[in-house]
Amino acid sequence: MVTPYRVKQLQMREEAILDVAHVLLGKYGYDAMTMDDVAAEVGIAKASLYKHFESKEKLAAKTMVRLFDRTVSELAAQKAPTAYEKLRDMLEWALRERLKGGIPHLPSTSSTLEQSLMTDEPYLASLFTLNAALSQLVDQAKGEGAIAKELPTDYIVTAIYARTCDPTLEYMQRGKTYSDDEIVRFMVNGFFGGIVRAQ
Amino acid sequence: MVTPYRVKQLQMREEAILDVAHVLLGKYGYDAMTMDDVAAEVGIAKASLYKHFESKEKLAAKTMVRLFDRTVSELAAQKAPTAYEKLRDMLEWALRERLKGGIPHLPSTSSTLEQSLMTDEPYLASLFTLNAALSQLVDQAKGEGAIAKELPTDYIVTAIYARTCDPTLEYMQRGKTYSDDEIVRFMVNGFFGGIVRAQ
DNA sequence: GTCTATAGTCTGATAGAC
DNA sequence: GTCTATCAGACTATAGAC
Repeated sequence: MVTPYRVKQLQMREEAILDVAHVLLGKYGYDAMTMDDVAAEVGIAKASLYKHFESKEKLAAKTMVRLFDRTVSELAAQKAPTAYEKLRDMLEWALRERLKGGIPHLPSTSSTLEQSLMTDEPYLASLFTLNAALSQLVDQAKGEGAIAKELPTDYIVTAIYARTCDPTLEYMQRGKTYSDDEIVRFMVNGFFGGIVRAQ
Repeated sequence: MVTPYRVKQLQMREEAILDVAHVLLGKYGYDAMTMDDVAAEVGIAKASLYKHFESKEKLAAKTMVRLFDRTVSELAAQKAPTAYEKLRDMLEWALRERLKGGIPHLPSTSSTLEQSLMTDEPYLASLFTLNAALSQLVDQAKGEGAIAKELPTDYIVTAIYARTCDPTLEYMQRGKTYSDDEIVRFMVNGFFGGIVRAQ
């Protein structure tokens, strides 16, 4: 018989580590985040950190996997009637997560991380699942006549990911001129409707 | 009488350093670019590098200043009749520069760099000039009725900058599925017209 | 060549589960 | 009381600014 207490403790600690990594990656980015930071913030020794994740890269990869899995769940939970509205709601959700300090969906801030992710199986699998779900929604929205067929689906999917690491978000937030709601509105409307004419 | 030869040599070397920094910053980003890389690529000793630029941050700042100044010149040279078309042409130019390996207009890939730039006077001055020119064009385009008045000018200006560091560009380019012309078209049309309906 | 930062390792002490 | 996980922190190795 196993001791579920120990196991549960370990799981909780792993969650805590991932929570901290999520915040710190969002705040500082991969390169500027140190493993000492993470350990200190969680309140554990660095050696314990390495009991859970064999490297900084694996920790970041796992954090991304959790984000992708959450995003897939979020997509599945969408109640909007059309694919177009689901996409809008999904982007709005992602932007609000980002405003709260979450990590972007693309590891665009670090080419070193990006390279190591490209060989991380769980990461690729999770990304693939999310990609499939998003591509399907975009194609559906095209079928509804809501989205321009001239733009390829893979371009649109990539562009949606890219919105979550769009520095416009931080610049607007830093400016303190606009509320979070306004920022999200500008970005969602700007992305779907463009900047030409009235919305 | 001064010795113009020596001076000219120095200026040429400084230009060469900035050219190399421009390419390497575009290729690897600030954090991943090393001063050893730069010195090696220019073909000079690292110590010589520090004769021209007292720090990596100053080198990056000067590279950005040169980019901003070039962008202002590019704006001034625009022949298009309307402000709206000038903005489109300017974005297209910036994206093509980026595709050729140039640096983005926002230092969004490195928060450490960003912080040091915020205290760099020449950088701020150059940025301010470019900002003023772009803001004026955007307001003009709003006056022409070409751009949605619902979106604040500072949001649009920031969003234009952000297009030049949009990772969508690299992802599309890496995919090899589309030509540079197609990628630029997707991004310019996507930005101005949005992704809704036909272009 | 020097110095700092940081990923990753190792050790001896300690606390708590059983 | 024993044992195992965890702790604090010293330590190594390396990279890179200067």
